[in-house]
Amino acid sequence: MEYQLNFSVNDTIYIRDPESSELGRQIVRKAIELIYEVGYEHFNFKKLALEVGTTEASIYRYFKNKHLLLVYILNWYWSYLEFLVMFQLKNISDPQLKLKTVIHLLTHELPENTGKIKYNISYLNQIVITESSKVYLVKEINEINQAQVFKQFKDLCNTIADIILELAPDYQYPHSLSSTLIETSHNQQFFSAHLKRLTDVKTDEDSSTYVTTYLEDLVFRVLR
Amino acid sequence: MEYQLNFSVNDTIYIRDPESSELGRQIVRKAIELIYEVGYEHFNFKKLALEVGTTEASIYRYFKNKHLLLVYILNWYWSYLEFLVMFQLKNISDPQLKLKTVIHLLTHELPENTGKIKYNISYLNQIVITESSKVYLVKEINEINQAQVFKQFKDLCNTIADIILELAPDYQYPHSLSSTLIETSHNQQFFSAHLKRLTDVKTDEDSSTYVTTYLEDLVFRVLR
DNA sequence: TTTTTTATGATAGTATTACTATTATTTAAA
DNA sequence: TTTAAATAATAGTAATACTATCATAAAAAA
Repeated sequence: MEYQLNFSVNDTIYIRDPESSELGRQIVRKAIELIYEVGYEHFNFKKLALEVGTTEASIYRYFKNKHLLLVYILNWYWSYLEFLVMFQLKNISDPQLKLKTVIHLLTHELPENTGKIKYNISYLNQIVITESSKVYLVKEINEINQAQVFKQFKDLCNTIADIILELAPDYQYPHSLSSTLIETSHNQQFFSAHLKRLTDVKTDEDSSTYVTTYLEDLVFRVLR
Repeated sequence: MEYQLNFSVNDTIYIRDPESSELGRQIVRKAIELIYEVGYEHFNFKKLALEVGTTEASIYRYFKNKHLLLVYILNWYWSYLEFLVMFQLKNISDPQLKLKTVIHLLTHELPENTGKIKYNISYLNQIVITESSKVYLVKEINEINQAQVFKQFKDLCNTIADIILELAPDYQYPHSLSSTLIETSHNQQFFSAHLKRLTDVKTDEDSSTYVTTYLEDLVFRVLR
């Protein structure tokens, strides 16, 4: 039995489904490399076309703009992360262990469970840390939210909120704690790598390990 | 006795000190209005010049680019916030009450203590919530950090970390908890206004009040 | 197999953005 | 009252974010 790794991404996000052609897949794959290398602000379709060996016009046939391409990439990531959460949790009954597993996934590079992962997970991880908030911190938030662009993220948030409630059925803020965990996992990873003084990471300490222990400590203090 | 409300902002941030002329002050004042209205991405020096009644070239004599103008605005905000924290805390000895005061400041529009505040505090507040992470989530983070661009933010983070340690001297992550509080205050305010399902805010509940109670609950569970 | 559709490539072009440079004019300081 | 500094006015460049057109290649339908 094989796991379905074509995590569906809402159609309002793309013009032509990039999964439907080799060019489409190359666009997404190279976009991940390029955004990782130059950052979202310096990333554009001209550079991407050069990398892919196609033209700007062809890329515009798949995505309306670079913002929606980033949304597409992040949604793929959130889908895959939720798949991994579901997969790793299915034989765990202890909600405390469930939460630890989730925190580990949130703070480490995602494992490539099968040979089927098309994208560079390590790059994706950095993109999620550095660029993910840029998809929602925009003036057009209400319009793009209506287009169900954040479904994957909300689904993941709900999944984690359910685990929180399993552990602490009376806790009043399961969704806020869940979204706080996700967002804090990103900004603490970013801070402990680039702005160490905003954290308590030791000079030689590994960033992922630090954030894992901080978040575990936080969550279990909150829910004890 | 008067309070010094010219919070100093590092010189590497501007070319000419905007506080040194009426044009400079207008540039900052109108920039705040414009960023509030159109959002950082749609904000540019051409539109700003039109609002101020000057030319693009003149604005470029004050700020190298819009990113550094945003940095300037945010640093003013962080300085003012730290001033308010210090001011409101000076007669409080109970660390628990101190922390509550800080959380209230983080989650509400800042008060205009004196008639001296030059900028629209309500707009500034929204800018901080929506745009502040964009100043550090950039590829150039390490270079701009060396230019001490984040001093004000780090100072505030340290101040809050000290209060955390007063309340819980053995807590291992005072700086991380402090930066988590600041960042979470922004994203939970944003989420409870625009992506409610990522929080547990009630339909008719006030966003600021909700985030205050959530963060107080969180912090005192962590530090009890 | 031929026709038709669809996808891509090649090329060009426009509007906007993010600047830089130059010169004239106004304002303030010496 | 001369000189210096700040600003306005104008122009221009390179890059970005697209849109449009047409030719060609590949795939699907007839």
